[in-house]
Amino acid sequence: MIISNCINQKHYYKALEELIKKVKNIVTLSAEAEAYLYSIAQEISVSKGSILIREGQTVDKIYFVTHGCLRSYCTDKNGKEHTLQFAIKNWWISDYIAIHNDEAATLTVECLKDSTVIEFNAQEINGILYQYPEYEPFQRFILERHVVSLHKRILNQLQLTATERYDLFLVQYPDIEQYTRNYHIASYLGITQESLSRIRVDIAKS
Amino acid sequence: MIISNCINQKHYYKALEELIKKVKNIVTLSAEAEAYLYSIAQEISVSKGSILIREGQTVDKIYFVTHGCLRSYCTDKNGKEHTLQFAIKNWWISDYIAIHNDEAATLTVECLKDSTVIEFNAQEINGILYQYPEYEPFQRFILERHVVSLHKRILNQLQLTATERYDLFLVQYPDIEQYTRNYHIASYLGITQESLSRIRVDIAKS
DNA sequence: TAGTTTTCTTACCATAGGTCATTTTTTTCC
DNA sequence: GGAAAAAAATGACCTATGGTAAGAAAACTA
Repeated sequence: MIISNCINQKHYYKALEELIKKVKNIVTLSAEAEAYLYSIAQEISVSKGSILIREGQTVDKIYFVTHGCLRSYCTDKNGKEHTLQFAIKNWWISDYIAIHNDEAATLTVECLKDSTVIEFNAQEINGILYQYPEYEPFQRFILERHVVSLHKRILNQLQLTATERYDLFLVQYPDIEQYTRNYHIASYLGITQESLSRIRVDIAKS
Repeated sequence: MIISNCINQKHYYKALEELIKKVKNIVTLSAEAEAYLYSIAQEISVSKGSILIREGQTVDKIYFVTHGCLRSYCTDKNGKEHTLQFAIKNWWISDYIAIHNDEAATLTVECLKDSTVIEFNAQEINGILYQYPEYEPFQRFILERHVVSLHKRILNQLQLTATERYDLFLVQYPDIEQYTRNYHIASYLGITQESLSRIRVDIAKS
């Protein structure tokens, strides 16, 4: 494993090192497995507005956000966007529907502010799972956590009003409003940006 | 492994055998791992109306439905129920939020028609993953599929009208209306039973 | 099978949130 | 720094869905 002196590379090394530390909190990693992880990971600086995954195209990348903020969304038949996920530091993001079903992307993954992500190839992630099964429990942990957060999101959507969902959103993503447009948040909450604007007025009043 | 002559047990053996066949479609299972699976699985006949997991109580069971229909739901502060999941043949159901976070159940799992399920203890499932890591890819497959179905559900909730969601529901669960009350379906779709009733009238008209 | 309970339907009115058009504010970028 | 573009706020009006209540139908259960 060669660590160059280039600043970008150093940064990469550090971000990935942190991720590997997280992996090691969950599983015991052999030196080979760790080296493999280093070999397949690639740090990327992504500037605001970049599209990492585009609807309709082939997907084979999974991103781990080390800094910044991305979001995934789909576009409906009327051209309206619906945000599935915001990914901030330490979150994974991709189009899992497309990857799991081996289909073209139905989601777009967009960068909301200049960010740094670690890019993995989905097949290479499968490769580590295949070659170094000791990695499996980490992947399982990530997936379980993801399922739990999706369950909570669905339950919130079913039982809370738009205002309650927004309040909760602010708690869950305290700093995100700096990076997002109102319509990003509205489309995550399942309301229009006009409604969100009115909700904010009501909150300010009280 | 002893197979008794008791009808119930025979039935159990067959249902579990089918599940193990599914496992083997994904992973190669050693004889020991298979035996362990047999040893921790327990077939249960559940009659309509039974509660398998109750809100507020400790959860350590995960159920695989081999026949029948269950649902999981939470109850909000106004006493209104919100259905998180219907589980029909070949689906897993539990309170994953509680299990993952090691908390008391926030969900109730209820049996909607006389059913047969294979009951697993969450710790014993962890046991098989720990002792027989060859089982991991199966668990991962289940989790990935679950994530994908939750992503789709959220996107549907964000972009479809109540009528469209109901139409889709009928496609996804074609026979379920035999087992469920209208308010079960309504609370899954995020509408009131009265609204669902009106939607059905509209559909019948057209 | 009759009686009881639960569920479903329907009519009426209420309301959260949507739509559209316009103005104001903020951001972008030369 | 200032013009142009994008986003946010606002207001008037609209619609999908909710709430309530009562009667009809269906499902239990004794």
